[in-house]
Amino acid sequence: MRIRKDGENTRQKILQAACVVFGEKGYRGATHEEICRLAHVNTAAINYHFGSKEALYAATWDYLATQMDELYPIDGGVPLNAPADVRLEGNVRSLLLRKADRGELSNFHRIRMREIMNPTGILDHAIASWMQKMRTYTRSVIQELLGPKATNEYVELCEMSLISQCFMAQGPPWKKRKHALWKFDEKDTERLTQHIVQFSLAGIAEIRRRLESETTGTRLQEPLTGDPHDAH
Amino acid sequence: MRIRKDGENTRQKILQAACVVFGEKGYRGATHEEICRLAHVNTAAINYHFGSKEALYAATWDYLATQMDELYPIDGGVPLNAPADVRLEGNVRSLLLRKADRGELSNFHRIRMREIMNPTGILDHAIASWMQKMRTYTRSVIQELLGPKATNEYVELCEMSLISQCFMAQGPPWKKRKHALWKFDEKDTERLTQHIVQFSLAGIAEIRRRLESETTGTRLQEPLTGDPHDAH
Amino acid sequence: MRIRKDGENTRQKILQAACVVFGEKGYRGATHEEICRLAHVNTAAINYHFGSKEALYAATWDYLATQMDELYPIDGGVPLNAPADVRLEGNVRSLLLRKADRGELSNFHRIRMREIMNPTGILDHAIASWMQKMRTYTRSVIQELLGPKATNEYVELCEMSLISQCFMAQGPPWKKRKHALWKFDEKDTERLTQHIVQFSLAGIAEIRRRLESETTGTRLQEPLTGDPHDAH
Amino acid sequence: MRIRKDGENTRQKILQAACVVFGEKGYRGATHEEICRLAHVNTAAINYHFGSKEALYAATWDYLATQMDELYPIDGGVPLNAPADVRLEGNVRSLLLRKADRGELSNFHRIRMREIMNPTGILDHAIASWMQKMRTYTRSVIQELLGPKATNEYVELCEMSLISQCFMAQGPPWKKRKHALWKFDEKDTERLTQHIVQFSLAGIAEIRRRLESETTGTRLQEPLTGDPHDAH
DNA sequence: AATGAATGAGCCTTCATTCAT
DNA sequence: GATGAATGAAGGCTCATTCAT
Repeated sequence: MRIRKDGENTRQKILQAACVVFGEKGYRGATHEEICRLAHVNTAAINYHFGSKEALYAATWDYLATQMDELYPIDGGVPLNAPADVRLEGNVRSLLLRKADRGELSNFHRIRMREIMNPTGILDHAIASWMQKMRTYTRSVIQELLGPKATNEYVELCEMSLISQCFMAQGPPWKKRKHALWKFDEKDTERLTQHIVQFSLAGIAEIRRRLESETTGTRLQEPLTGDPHDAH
Repeated sequence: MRIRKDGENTRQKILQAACVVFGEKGYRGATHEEICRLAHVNTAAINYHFGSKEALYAATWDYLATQMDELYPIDGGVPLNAPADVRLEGNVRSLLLRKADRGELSNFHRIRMREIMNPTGILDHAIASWMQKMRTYTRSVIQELLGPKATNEYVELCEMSLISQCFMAQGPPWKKRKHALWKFDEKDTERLTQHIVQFSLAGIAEIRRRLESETTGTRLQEPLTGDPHDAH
Repeated sequence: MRIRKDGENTRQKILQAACVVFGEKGYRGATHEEICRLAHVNTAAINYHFGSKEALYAATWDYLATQMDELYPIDGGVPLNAPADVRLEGNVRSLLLRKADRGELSNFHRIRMREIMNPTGILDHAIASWMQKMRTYTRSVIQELLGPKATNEYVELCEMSLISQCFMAQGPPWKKRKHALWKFDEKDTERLTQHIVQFSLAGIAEIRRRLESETTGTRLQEPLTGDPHDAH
Repeated sequence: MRIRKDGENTRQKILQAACVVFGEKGYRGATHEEICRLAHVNTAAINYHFGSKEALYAATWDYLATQMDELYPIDGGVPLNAPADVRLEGNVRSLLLRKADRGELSNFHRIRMREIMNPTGILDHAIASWMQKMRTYTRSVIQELLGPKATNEYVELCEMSLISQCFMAQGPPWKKRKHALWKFDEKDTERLTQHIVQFSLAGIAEIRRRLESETTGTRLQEPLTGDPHDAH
């Protein structure tokens, strides 16, 4: 019989408030007081329920990562036996939808990007293993698109080119985008998906072409000579 | 030999120490004490020479930005009348060399990325105007590569695709790269330059092809139909 | 018996200590450390309970002003329908008793006088409204004593003459009266009351006499009855 | 041969700046930097020329007190053999003119009043001896007005009544008079002089009347009975 | 004689954490 | 289980004073 208090409920309220405050202010900028004020709980509740600010931070990451993977599966819902370019599109769309989420999950990216740019050290392991899972899928798709001759180096380079665009496309995910690189937002997700897929498939195809001509005698690092547009 | 009592010398020492500490710890994480300990000056020296922590931060940005622009000009040394693809390569190389710098200037990116992810507000104006200059150059090159039919939207999408790769290629510039997305480092700069240029020129050419076929009746958002590999 | 953990108690202890320290050292001279040492609480307690030094200062003023008005009502206990000279005596006695208080309330005057001589700006509004209340009462009594012909200017001049004496009579309220103008102290309160009332009633009567002769043709700025230079 | 520096000149500039800053900000509120900025000298000059902030403060007092006594003699220019009421008027006018001065000397009162209300201890001796001189003159006049029967107590009471008015008449001497008690300013000096003299001569006369009737049987502390206006 | 540079002590404030209830 | 109160450590900043020139 619960008359006044409910441990899980309080825990949950703190977690939800922590997403917002950590997302907006970062780990250092967030204070117990602000989180607890937002959660309508006592300031001591964080240490009571989580033991420390660090532990709450780690719990917040898990809380968000779990939801993210459930809500936006990494394959974008495309079956494994679909053609590679369709799987690529599904993957790109999934990554962009994750960034486009305007709810609680939007804080996931803010926290992740901050950790990448300004690591606290607290989430090092969690983020590393989370990324591993994501990258494995993407690389398998790219490997297929590059063909059997692609070494790991080429896969990694193309993966970088693809993932970079998905990470940066919508810029830093805050409303007040003072340093916004581009003005794309959640409404442009489909447009961005198409662009990135088109751009990247062409890029990958070019790399593949070079890879395959390489073995037939053409040098790999073909220098720029004249306007490539003329070549086509 | 002056040991003490040399304003410019002390100022310089503080600036250099500030690069390191702001770069490693961020604005909030940096303390007067740590900066001054590293600079071998008194803790009050920051406020004496710069007036406040904020002013020191702004001075540090200027100090780094000035050096950066001098050392790695945005065009990579390629003259304005060179072909667009060569200018693109120069631009990409310049951006990658900036990130590859392992000296004092490496802190420039750390500070900039942190400001983008976790703005203090102190550098808002400085960073915005700095970025404006950089983007203007890149967009002019892309505009030329996309041809006269490219609207601003297309230019911006391709700019995003290109710049994203340059930003992310070498990952966050810390020695201990726990979150490193890719293992490329400063020794791979030329390799990365070639990859990004090849990949992106192909991507841009593809976007241009679609742009130009659009006017001849083909729909813009041409969906993926069949394996693009078949097309070649 | 509560030794710690009693918010009201701690708050009260801080307030009482603040009266003493602000009273003795002034706003700038008072430090958190000294106040908290006197109150036997932690240095951070001021900001915990009051938010800032300024807020504590304002709270201290309210704390003292409230007690003062309760303990020494401005009319000195004389009913409103008493003759004007009796009301004047009550008013004068009240003002002198306020200054004669040797307890916590003695700090009220120290703080007020300091604010007048060296305003912090923090109490501007509070002191202004507090004085307004006090002056309104005194002026109504003086207005009646001066008669219907007295303009505001005359009322104000006489108010000044009366209040000045009440303010200065006992000198600045410190134990170590290095700058004491007169040696009167709290034991002389009744003696001072009688003197000030006698002196001032005569002064007011003289002003009234001149006021009323003025309307009968005599010029306003009537010099000293018979030019004193001539008289002697 | 003085080429660049002139010890006396620098000293003088500091003194003049110190008057202003000590006058406006008080001892604690004044900083070396502000004073020296106003004097257009180096920050170290205060300690160089005066040894310490305290010594400068004392020197500032002497600098102002000397000028004050020269410019506004305590007797107001009235000869010693003039009638007592005329000497009183001269004394009152002198005191009011001192407060009405709008130049450098206006800081004299600010410093003096602050010392009285909020003593630093630095000027204790200087102020005490300065006041002694002033009071001696005033008391001799009052003694004569009160007649031979006046004891020291009566003289002191009347002196208090008179001096209080002169001290307070123009309120605290700052432009921004947030706590202004009365709105009189330097233009009202003559008007105030007349009022204070009229008011006080009547008050003194009343005290003298009571003094003299006291010896003829009437009790000293004649209580208030009925409206004193009727009595006249 | 004079000064720009430098310093150390001290202040107000913040905040994660602990404590008694 | 939960909380309001309390705390100590640390940070940014001010400023009178000292130092080397």
